[in-house]
Amino acid sequence: MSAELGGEPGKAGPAGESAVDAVVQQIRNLIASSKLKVGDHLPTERDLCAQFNASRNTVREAMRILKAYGLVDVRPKIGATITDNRMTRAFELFSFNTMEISRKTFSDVQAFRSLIEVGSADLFFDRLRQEDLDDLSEINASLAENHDLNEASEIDFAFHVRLVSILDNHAVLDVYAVMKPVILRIMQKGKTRRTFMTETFSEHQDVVDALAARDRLAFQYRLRSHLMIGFRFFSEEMEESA
Amino acid sequence: MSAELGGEPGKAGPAGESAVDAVVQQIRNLIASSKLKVGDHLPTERDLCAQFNASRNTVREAMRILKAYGLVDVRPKIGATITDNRMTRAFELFSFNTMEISRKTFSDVQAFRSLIEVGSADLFFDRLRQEDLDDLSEINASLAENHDLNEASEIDFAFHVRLVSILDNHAVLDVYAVMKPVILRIMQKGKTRRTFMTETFSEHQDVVDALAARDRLAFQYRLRSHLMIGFRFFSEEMEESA
DNA sequence: TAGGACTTTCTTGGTCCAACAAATAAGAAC
DNA sequence: GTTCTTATTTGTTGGACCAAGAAAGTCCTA
Repeated sequence: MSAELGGEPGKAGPAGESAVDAVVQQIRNLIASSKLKVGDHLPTERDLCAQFNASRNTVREAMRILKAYGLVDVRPKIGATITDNRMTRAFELFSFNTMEISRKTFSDVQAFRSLIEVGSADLFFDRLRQEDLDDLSEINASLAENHDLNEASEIDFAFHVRLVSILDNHAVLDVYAVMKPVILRIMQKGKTRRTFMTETFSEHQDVVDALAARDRLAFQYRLRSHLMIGFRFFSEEMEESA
Repeated sequence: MSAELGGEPGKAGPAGESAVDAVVQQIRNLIASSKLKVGDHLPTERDLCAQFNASRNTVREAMRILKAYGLVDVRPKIGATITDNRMTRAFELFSFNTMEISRKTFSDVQAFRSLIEVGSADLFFDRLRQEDLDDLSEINASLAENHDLNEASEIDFAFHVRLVSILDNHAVLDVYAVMKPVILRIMQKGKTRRTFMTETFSEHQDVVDALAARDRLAFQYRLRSHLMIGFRFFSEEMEESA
């Protein structure tokens, strides 16, 4: 039953594919061919070992990949069950905030926010109420006070969340929640405490004024400018090769 | 979910964090504190074992997670290098088309599309040009011809891509490209060739007509209905298995 | 006897260890 | 400069043990 030590791999798949990748593929096939649905159970790790003739560590690494992709949910003693959290995972990719914000990430995220915030202008004016304006002004007023960078960016973020909350769309708020870490980093880039207290505060106030005046063009122009103003802090970076 | 990814999930998860999650977090901290950039090398697996007091398997499983998220690229003998392939990984996420589309994925994806397509109505009318209408009509006309399911869904998808292309936002087009495999599956769910030729064609035509008439309310209502009409094909799913 | 509470056993994922294979960068030998 | 050797590092394997929880068995009481 055990693999032949030092022997020919034999049934190994196409050259160049790792054993872990092969197991991932085989589990995918298993899911597809067995027509497993969300909530169904996968065989135990040890069963999969026997079924795919792989060691348990290999199966476990494959399972980690599937788990990272949001396709299975594995709990001790319970085993692996099929799930489908791909959409959540996709957004979480942008919440992974270990390294310096890259120019590309800045561009992607801000373009997306621009789509939401600037692109929904007409919805804003449809739903806008006085209390929205009051809240925005109050939050922004706090920005003018003396905070450290982290606090200031949190307030900046809260301002934008309050803004999009006018849209009353939970999906949007969810997206903002998962992207919060990246957005915070973007907000801090190139700024000081004073920048928040002066420039950012002023830009926000201009946006609120445009909202209050129901001046859609001004609202869109000012908000778009506000979102893109940090672009100057990101220098071109070389394309690394694999 | 994603105990290893969420920075501060805030959820009442089990107090005990797994060793693998801990190592993932420590590697993240290492990247952040060392200010590692794309292309830089991580310490070897064995170094990380010593550094974090973890076994090699634990470190390897942690590395698999980081690799799955497109944050590191590890090659034999070379070691792990920092990368940023999050977009690519997102694409692979949605290429995992092994299982039946779940109700949750349908709901997530269509709600998101609704946000983009319905929520940007006012931008559509701002930018709309005659050639946009002509292209949309032409694409939709093709849908009325006799195609197989795959071809029909491709045309359906092309229609919506052409629609959002009016927004002239590359980020949105990128998102649609990434989600294409899932969107195609959603479009095919519960449909036949004839459904595409009749119902889908008709719904599209109604949307185009509303665009041409610059009737924003009709545009939003019809488009939203069109996106959500497939919902009836997804039944509630239960949690446990047989 | 029936039924519930307690105990034991077994299953299963989580972690660790030790070894070897394979790939390849780096140095040695020519 | 080319080729060979060596050393290092990831890839894979099999085995071991633990902790948590489910399942099964046991025992006590009404």
